Amino acid sequence: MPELPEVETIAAALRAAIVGREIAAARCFLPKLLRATEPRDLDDLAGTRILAVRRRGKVLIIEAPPRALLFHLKMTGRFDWENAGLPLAKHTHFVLSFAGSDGELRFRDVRKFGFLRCLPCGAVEACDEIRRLGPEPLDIGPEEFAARLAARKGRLKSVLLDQRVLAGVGNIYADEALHAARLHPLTAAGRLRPDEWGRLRASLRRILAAAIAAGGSSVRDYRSIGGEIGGFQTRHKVYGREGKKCLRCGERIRRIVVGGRATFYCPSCQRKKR
DNA sequence: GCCACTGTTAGCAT
DNA sequence: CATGCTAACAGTGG
Repeated sequence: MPELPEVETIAAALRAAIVGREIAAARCFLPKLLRATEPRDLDDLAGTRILAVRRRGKVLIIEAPPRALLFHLKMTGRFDWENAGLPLAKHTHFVLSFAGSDGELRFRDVRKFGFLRCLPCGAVEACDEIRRLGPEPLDIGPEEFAARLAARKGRLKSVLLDQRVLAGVGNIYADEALHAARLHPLTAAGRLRPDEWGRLRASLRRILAAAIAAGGSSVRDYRSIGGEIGGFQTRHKVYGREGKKCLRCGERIRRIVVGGRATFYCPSCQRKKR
């Protein structure tokens, strides 16, 4: 599932593959995938050159001035760099081909929850998908981190998953960060002490950075470009480890549901605050 | 075969 | 407003 480290990994791979190339054509086979974008808007991309590929939260941004392409992979979206002569894999919904290149970029999404949007480069920061995102967890300072999260009423797990509070944290890294910081997922966000906010921020940063360095976590569907799997799934301490021993204290990892999401934690290391 | 489960976000309900 | 629940969809595993 692409969260921040996975989207960052994909952005890096994409950067190497397409920056500097001139777009020959952009074709979409599933109009439902297009958000605030008319199929004919894609015609404007032909003849433009890829200037940059970047990430904001879990959103991937491809800049080809004067237009930009935004992608959200949701759970099962993925990219492949394929020879243009090969048949399209099942569930391929979008293709970007390039001038003077046998390779093309293909987007597929089994569950069709993902979306893409084509808009002017200058409108990216102000568009709905980007504007309502909170700060990047790797950029935010300690004071703002504590202030933003403490202002929330809900449970720590739900607060970490709220993209308006922090951008890019998903189910896996929320659980891993809470375990590293020894905080119970159901703890009310308003009840943490300053040192606990410090622990949580430090844990989250360390885990996200390590996951990026490892190329993300391939738990189920996530692959980087060309099917490459990540390496961080072998270092998960709680996610997906229900019933197994906590690697810190030996207690059995528990699975509960928080806000409709599977949540893994160690009942011994992560005590609930009243 | 059937059903529960998977994870993200929009949209609706509370 | 804030917080919580669920539909959107398709495939996998029990």
